[in-house]
Amino acid sequence: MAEDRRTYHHGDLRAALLRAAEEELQASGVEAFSLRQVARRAGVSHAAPTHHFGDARGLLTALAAEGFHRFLAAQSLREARADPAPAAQLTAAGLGYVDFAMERPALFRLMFGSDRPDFADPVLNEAATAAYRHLRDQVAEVGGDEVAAASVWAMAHGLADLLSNGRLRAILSLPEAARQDVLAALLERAFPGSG
Amino acid sequence: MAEDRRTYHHGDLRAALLRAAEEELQASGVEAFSLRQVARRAGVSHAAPTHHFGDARGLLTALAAEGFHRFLAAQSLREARADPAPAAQLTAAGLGYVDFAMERPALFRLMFGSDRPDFADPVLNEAATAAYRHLRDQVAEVGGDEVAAASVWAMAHGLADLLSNGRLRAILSLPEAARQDVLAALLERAFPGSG
DNA sequence: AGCGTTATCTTTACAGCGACAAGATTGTCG
DNA sequence: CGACAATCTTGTCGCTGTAAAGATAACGCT
Repeated sequence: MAEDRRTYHHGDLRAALLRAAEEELQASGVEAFSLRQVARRAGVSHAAPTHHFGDARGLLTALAAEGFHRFLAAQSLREARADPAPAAQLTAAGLGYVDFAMERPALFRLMFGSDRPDFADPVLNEAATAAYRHLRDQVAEVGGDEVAAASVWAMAHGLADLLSNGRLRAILSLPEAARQDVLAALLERAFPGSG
Repeated sequence: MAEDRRTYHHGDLRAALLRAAEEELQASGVEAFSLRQVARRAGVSHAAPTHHFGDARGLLTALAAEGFHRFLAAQSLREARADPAPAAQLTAAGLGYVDFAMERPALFRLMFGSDRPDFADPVLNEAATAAYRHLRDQVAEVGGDEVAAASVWAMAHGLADLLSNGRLRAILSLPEAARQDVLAALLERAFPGSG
């Protein structure tokens, strides 16, 4: 972790801090996240992050924004492997939503269950909004309005949040293939026109 | 807040601390929750909570357990006012789930989105399990299995979590009556046999 | 009633935290 | 080459949670 460094100036401390911050987040969770620990991980003094991110909130804000990009990437990955039909694409996106939450539970919680990032920050706001736009556009493709988008979002989010917290044992205990099928079926219940 | 007290012994400090802790939770959120602040609120020294709750985690654990009781109460309140048919009762419980999250967002987050309570604690575990049993029994009444329970839970939880975080503007901007109708309709999408 | 024991609460102390200010070092641009 | 700005370090402050030791009150037993 603690990158060795011979020069007084780091060179690319901003990126190194983001990496260290994600490690720290994964290791300690949002609630025990420590800025000084991040600095230690990056092999730098405790006050070094100030110039790059202002304060701890600034760092967590940047991290959350990056999280939303990866969030969309996780959905894209699923979409690329799925049938191009709009409904199948929407299902894929939902599965990507769940993938992300289970693979990066701490980051997911930072993005959806924390007050520490500054969601009014333009960069973070844009990243979060882009994620919502993606969902809304996909729902529109299958003929749904904003309320339909809320339906799909709620189901995907509920599954993701509960699963990443280790609840929903009935689903977690399923073998991998069966789990995918069940998740897809549950997600599709929330689609417009399946009520 | 700071209860006046003439005696050295408080008399009912445990209950007073729980009250103060909930105020503090509501005011500051889980992430900025401070044990010393709770003690100040209760008009007592910062180390007084130790004997009653051990540490901060102990206090938050007790608070979360109490939260699960109120959580069930919020659902019961809705159920009592609803049609006694099993499906209507399940819908009512879902609406109570959402009511609770919106009325007590910080407590909701403590219960479902925090690592600070000790969920292995017998008291908290029993309270949380009771809430799950209630859901599972209601789902059984309408002919659903454990996977169906996961479906209903995920939808209710997704709506509750997103709404309590101020997302889902499409639903939040609806007038009260319309919002209730939409929420009921969305919840029922997740019921067994409506796919 | 009186005395010892225990429960409850306060005081004091310590390490870790985030934020700030001041100083040290380095890169940049005139 | 020299001044300036950017970057990083050191030191300090008030806050936090936890632990230990002391003060006070309630309880139980004789």
